[in-house]
Amino acid sequence: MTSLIATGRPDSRLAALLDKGVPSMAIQDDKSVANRLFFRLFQASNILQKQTVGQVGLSTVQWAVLGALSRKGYEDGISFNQLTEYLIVSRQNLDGVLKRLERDDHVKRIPHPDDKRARLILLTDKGRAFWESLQPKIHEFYAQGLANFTFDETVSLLHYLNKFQKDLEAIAMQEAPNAEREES
Amino acid sequence: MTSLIATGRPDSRLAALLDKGVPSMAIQDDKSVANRLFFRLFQASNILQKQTVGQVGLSTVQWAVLGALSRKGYEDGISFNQLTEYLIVSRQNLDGVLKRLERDDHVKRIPHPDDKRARLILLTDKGRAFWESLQPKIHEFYAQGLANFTFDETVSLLHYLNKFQKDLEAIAMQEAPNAEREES
DNA sequence: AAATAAAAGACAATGTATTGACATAAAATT
DNA sequence: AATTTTATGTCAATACATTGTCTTTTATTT
Repeated sequence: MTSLIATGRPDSRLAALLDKGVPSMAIQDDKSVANRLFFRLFQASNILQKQTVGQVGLSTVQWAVLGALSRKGYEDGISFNQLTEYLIVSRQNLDGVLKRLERDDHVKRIPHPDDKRARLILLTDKGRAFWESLQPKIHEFYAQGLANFTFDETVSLLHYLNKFQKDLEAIAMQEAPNAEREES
Repeated sequence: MTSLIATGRPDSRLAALLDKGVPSMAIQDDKSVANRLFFRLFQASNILQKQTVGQVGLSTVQWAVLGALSRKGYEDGISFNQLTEYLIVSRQNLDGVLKRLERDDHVKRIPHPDDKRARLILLTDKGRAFWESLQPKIHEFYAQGLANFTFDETVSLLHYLNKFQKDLEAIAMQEAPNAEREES
């Protein structure tokens, strides 16, 4: 019931699959390819988490937070809210991560000068030095993770991921419309 | 010190970047592209988590577990250990996830007939029915997430992710060799 | 056969991620 | 100006993920 083998698609697509090295037994239809793609992203993310901890010594969130704060132009901090949007993590999640980074004296939160509700997050001197000290490990990690990628292939993968992310992000927008009408 | 602008690379690579729609200001060197790729994977994974919960009503792990158990040929179960390897999650993590799925009566663990240490994991009838009932939502989710992808583009992204995962997985192998010599 | 080592998986502690709830401050409405 | 609504960040409860530890069983070595 759930496996439709033949869907009357032209052979060119099959040929493309075979060109890419996909085992012919695995080829069924669009749904199968989509399922494989989503599952592969799930697996790849799991490996990325494990290897980042193993090779760099940070969780992926911490790596992302420190990387975001160390960017040029953010020496005076970035607002908590902007940071959640940049990293695509919930406020509540970021709060916990920052708590632990503050405990280790790697980041600090200060009141926002223009908005008494808001906070600015920035690296401490210790945090900046720590981040700098990790750079060799991190670049070595990048290099190993892309060992068999040409420059052009890396750019292509990045391009597709950008595109995929945009599509994924757009989904939830559709069910917002009914948030407007409560009563007449 | 951390930003090397010119690296003497031929123009063809720059052209390739511009072809892909990468803003020219962002182009620096291989390290920058690698950093962007890893960060994009981090972001994409975060979005995938959120959207899976929102659209399907399951966490990504639960989606992956139920999907794995519902595969044809696994009606009689899969060993706990095989399942951790397939999903690329730790034994300890899977244990907790299975506990909650057992609590909801979606999966069960039974003793392995050939190995008294091991367990077989399988769907309950309720779990299988539940999974089947989710299929429309899931396929709709796949379709929306790949709304702007042609079939060939989807296959290309899948191909690159496969390749990237393989590179990432290979990293830790290098530091294993010293596990053999304790004493003479 | 006895001792040792290794594999399987369960438990505990901590970090990461989600939702729900709350207090405060800013913006919008009246 | 006073009220209502919205935005920002924090706290609490639960789920997910990692490392370390332990018990039981199997495999290996002697």
